[in-house]
Amino acid sequence: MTLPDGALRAFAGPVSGSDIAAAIGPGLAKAAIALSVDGRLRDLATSIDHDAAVAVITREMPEGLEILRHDAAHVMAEAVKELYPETQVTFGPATETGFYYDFARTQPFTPEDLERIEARMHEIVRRDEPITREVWDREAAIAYFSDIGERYKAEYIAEIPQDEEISLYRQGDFVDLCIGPHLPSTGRLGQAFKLMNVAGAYWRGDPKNAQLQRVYGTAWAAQKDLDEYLYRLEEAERRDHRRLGRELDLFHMGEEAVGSVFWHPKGWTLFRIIESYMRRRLDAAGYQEVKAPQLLDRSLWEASGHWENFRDNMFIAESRDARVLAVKPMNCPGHVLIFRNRLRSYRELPLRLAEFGNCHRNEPSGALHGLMRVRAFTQDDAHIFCTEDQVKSESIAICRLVLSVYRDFGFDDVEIKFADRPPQRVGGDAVWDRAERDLKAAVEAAGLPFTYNPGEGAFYGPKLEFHLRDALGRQWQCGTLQLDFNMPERLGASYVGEDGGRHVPVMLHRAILGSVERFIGILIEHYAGRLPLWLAPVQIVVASITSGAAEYAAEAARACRAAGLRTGLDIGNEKIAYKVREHSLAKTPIILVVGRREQADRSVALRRLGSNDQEALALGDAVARLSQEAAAPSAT
RNA sequence: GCCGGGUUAGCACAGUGGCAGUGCAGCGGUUUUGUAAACCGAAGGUCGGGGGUUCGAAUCCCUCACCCGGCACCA
Repeated sequence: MTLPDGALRAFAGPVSGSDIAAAIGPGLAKAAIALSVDGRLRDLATSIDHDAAVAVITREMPEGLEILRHDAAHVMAEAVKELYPETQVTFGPATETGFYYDFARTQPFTPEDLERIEARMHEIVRRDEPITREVWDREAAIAYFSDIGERYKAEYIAEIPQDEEISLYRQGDFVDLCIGPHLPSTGRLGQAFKLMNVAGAYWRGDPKNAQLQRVYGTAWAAQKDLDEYLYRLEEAERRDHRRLGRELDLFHMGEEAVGSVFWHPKGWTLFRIIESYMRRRLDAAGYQEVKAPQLLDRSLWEASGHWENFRDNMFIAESRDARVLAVKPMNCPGHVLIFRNRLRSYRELPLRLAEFGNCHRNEPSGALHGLMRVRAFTQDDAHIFCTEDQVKSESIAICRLVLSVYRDFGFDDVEIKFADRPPQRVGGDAVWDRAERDLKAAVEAAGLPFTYNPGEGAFYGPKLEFHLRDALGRQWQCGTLQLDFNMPERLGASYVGEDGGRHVPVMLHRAILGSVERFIGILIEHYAGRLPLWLAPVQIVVASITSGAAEYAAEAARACRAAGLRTGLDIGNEKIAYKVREHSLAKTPIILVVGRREQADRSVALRRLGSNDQEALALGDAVARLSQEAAAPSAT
């Protein structure tokens, strides 16, 4: 046997994983839960009768944790079958943080049921039932599961390819079809798991099938990992942008406009700061801003392909003269119309048209989620009309701009995915081949690593997706770059080339923030509401200690405002401790406290959010320093 | 859209068939305060909408809307 460190170990005859672990050391024998044989995961009890590269898997290893979680799903299924024998089991895999199992049962599981199931799971772990693998004859397995009323299992076994083994795992009285591997016994699972919630899920993910009840759980190698995970969940809840949006008085959403945002003064201030930052970056990058109509005639959407491919998501309206119009779900057709409004020369290319486009998409009600998924949003959209030769340099410039913008907002960890042709699309395969080739060449030329996201391209072209990672480690798709050989032609865009002939331009669709609304949601959660100074809607509050200092406080606030700082004034008759608390909870980055002392020597006591210290400095110095600090990044 | 759970004052929540409550915020007053909650007072409700059962409904039933968690969707 070859061990991971390259060491060789010889055994007289066939050995099991337990034998190998025991041969290496008693500590490992105890920690072992499974085995990797020539790169494939096996049960510890598997007998190996040939030379192989083996590695002992422990519960702390990623592979081990996955096995443990998969076992938690089986233990849950066993508990459910014991408590509710009429329930049918279906699938129960491990997830990123735990596991789930889909059950078929007429009666819904209640939170109380979940408590009972969890208690029974702990009991099954204490029973420490051996988990054993059995290979069954296909027909016998189908007959067995049919007999005990497990129709989903029987259906599934019948579809397993003929050349594959039908392996079953037995623990106590519970037998489940499973590829494995599994722990040697239920006791090895440990008690660091918890059932989280129950939700509906379609059998095999298809809405046409029956809806099952999916019970989610989380499981970890050790109790402290579970505690940490539960703490992370609480932290995510504290950072929830819907909650912070209300607490910080940024926006609200209501029944009167489901899926749309009512921006309050502070939230809209943030929106405008972001917008003007982007305008500055776009101006510097050679874009020209435009504004296209909200409502556009049906014939345009038919020509663009939206009517055929995107109709379900579009809001339709009618004019008095009975023309059918659609509220724009995308900005591209409008920009093409601006492009082709007059004859264009190759000398104008690349022509970069940008718009903060207000788009409406009729999302299914169940998809809506705060600012993250709305029906009305603002895209920081742009379309670049260029020649095929210019695709590469334009794409590189876009990638650089995207990454630079993300850095300015505090996101350094960005992943790029390449999404190729989707099943439903316009344009022939030859065109798609060319588009995919060019886009890939461009991202490669930009020197950026990427992974694949097959079948996820736009209906008119392949795309690059920019996914950024926030402070909690969650990924969000924001930016996108799409290469489109189809729409310019469909909408009749052309330019006069060097040769005097007409040519169809290539179009690059790109967004950086994606939806400004959603990006704000991500920012709020990333910073837990404590926005950096340049983004904070209220940057400073000047708070007086006594009414005697109110005059001077007002003067200090005026000085800040004159320097362009967004400044509030609090001369109420509360104690200073109360004011500090109020403005700290409101996540104001800077509090300038002024009392008699400060008034006397024209100074301020500067207190930063998150710090308990104050710094005394002259009013003029404070204003100078803060206005420098508050400057937006990349303001060259 | 589907499954499940919710909706009580601006916010957080209690109230399971018999007089709608608590805390915070807001409002009025007192207090003039030195870095994360001073004190007193008065007010605030179509218990999500509609329908039903009942002598009586926030409470039980039906229905619609919206919200939450997933699923599906995210072009």
